[in-house]
Amino acid sequence: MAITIKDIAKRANVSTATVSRVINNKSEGISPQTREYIQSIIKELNYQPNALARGLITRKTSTIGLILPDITNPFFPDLVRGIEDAANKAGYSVFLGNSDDNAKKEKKYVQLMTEKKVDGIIFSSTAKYSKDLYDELIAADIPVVLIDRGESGDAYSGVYMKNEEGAYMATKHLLEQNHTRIGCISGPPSVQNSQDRVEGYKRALAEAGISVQESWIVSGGYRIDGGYEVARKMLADGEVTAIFACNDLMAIGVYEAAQELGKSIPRDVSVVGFDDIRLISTLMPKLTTIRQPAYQMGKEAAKILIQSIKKKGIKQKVVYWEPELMIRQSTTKL
Amino acid sequence: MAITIKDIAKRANVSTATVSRVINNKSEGISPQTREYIQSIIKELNYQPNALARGLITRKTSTIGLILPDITNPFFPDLVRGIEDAANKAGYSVFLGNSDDNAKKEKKYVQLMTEKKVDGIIFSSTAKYSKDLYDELIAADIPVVLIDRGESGDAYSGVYMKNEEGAYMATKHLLEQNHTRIGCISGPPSVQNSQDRVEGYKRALAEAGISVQESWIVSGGYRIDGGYEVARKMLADGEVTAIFACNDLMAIGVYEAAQELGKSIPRDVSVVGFDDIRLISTLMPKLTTIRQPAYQMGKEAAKILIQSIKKKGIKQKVVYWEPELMIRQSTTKL
DNA sequence: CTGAAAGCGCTTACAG
DNA sequence: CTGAAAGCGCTTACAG
Repeated sequence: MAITIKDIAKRANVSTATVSRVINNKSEGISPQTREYIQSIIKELNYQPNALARGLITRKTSTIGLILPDITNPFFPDLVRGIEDAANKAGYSVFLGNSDDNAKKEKKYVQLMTEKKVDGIIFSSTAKYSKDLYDELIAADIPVVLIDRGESGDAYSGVYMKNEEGAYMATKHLLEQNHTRIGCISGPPSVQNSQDRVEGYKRALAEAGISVQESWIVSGGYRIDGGYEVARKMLADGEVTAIFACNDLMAIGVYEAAQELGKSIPRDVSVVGFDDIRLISTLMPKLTTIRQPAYQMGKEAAKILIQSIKKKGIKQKVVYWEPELMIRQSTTKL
Repeated sequence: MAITIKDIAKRANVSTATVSRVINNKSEGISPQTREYIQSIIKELNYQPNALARGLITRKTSTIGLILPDITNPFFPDLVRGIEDAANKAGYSVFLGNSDDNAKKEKKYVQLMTEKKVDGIIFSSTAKYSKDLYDELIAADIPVVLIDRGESGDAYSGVYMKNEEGAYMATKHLLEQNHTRIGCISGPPSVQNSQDRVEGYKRALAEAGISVQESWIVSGGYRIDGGYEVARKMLADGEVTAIFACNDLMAIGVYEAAQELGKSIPRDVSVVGFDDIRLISTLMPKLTTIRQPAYQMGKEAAKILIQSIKKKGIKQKVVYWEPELMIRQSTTKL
């Protein structure tokens, strides 16, 4: 058996209450001698408090949950790292759950984490029905912060990218290079951030007085092969001189399609991506893209969550991150 | 307040013991009617057991810890996903910790997880001193399984790649293409799997009757820029016609150096990597590499851990995974 | 400055 | 088949 507070108390000839006080640095009302004495025997016996017992009584576990679609999507590792670093620094542990944007899995994780009494949850979900989960959590007094994907508006705390703005910048960059026939490979139609990116694309075109061709906006599902499929058609048609891919993964697909069709980037097609994920630097020519500071966003989300855990009843906080256009080699003047 | 087993008991006019029994599907010794009745009111009140209280008494939390160097290293997300999937399927949650291969952080995570009473830990560490942590854990009756990196031999359960074998295959492939002057960019000298890979490289050369030049073995620290630095020198010297990079990240660095020096892959240099990480497919020409099935390895590690959690006292189990040579476009006959 | 006691929400022998 | 009671390892008023 592990050694407990009772063992310490017995050994030190004090009550468990006193031991508990020194462990928690409570009320100065404790003589320096006993404090030191108890501390010495805590060290001697290498005592480690049982977090379950403590959590049961304090109703705080210093644990947070993180539910995201898929850690394997290269956008997420940096996000997770940011969350983990900030959480750990503040003394919190994090539970990880991959939902695959699947309602059942999300629900299961929420339940699991709730039973394990997490102090709060960071949620990245695209699903419409997830709203019920957020509400449930909040009703149970478990703070939630949404990240990257989620409900627009400020009903919930959240950390997002200015997706519309980023897409606008990407498209405008293309327009400034004299492109007018610009394809847009969007993400899954149901995903909010994809819709926002499409909006930004449209706004840039509209501003430039170019009428939007709905046939130039096609979903590639945020996946490499989706981007590839869509790009193959767009490029074969030759309708378009530039492509804005709503994420980098799909931009990779565009590169593959271009290579297959013997088209050169940027000479034959200019392409802009979105995310600036790690290892995108291996693409040649280097991809011009919209940078999303995943690590920072994760860090911020964790901070907000921990704040609202500590000061109960804090009202929600929403942060929108500024996109940044990283001009590299995949675009050129027409 | 959340609703408790007491509330259920009161409402159902039974004792908490009975409620507990139906929750845990215990001893058939319970009448179908009461069981059903209690279940109905559990559902009605949407009762969720408190895992802290349960864990406190059962000494099982259905939680495992995962400590790895850095989720941001592209080798790990798949590993994590494999672990998470297997764990979740078996009803376990996972705590994530990034150690940066740093002794203090590792120790901190072990302590945190121990206090939170994880049932077991999956550990990926390169550090020599981590051995003490494993022993501590095992002494505290917390099963450990090492993954990818760790103590060689079978003192601990572990899931590893046959690193020596993989490197041997990579090098042999190069030899079969008539290369004899083959550079080796190794990982950090202290990392076991890097040492093993270097051994495999040496064995292949020895077998081919080629004397090993120690000056051709240089560490790139498993990082892109490290691979780049080393490759720049190797390629500038022109001493070498092929490079075996001990991981894909460093192979990326080789590509960058080659491009900068105006050398063509594979015409001027052949290169083989190790890992077959995601997105390596974006490298052009496509990288020939040794495939490491990260997802499967993670899954296996979780299964082994859960097994040893369930059947206490099971003796350790060590699994070595077979490497696979993925021949693509970065190597050619001399 | 310190202790006795109650209680957090469960499970599990032990009775009956 | 079911209940009373003890106990897991802590913390926290309440006394003194």
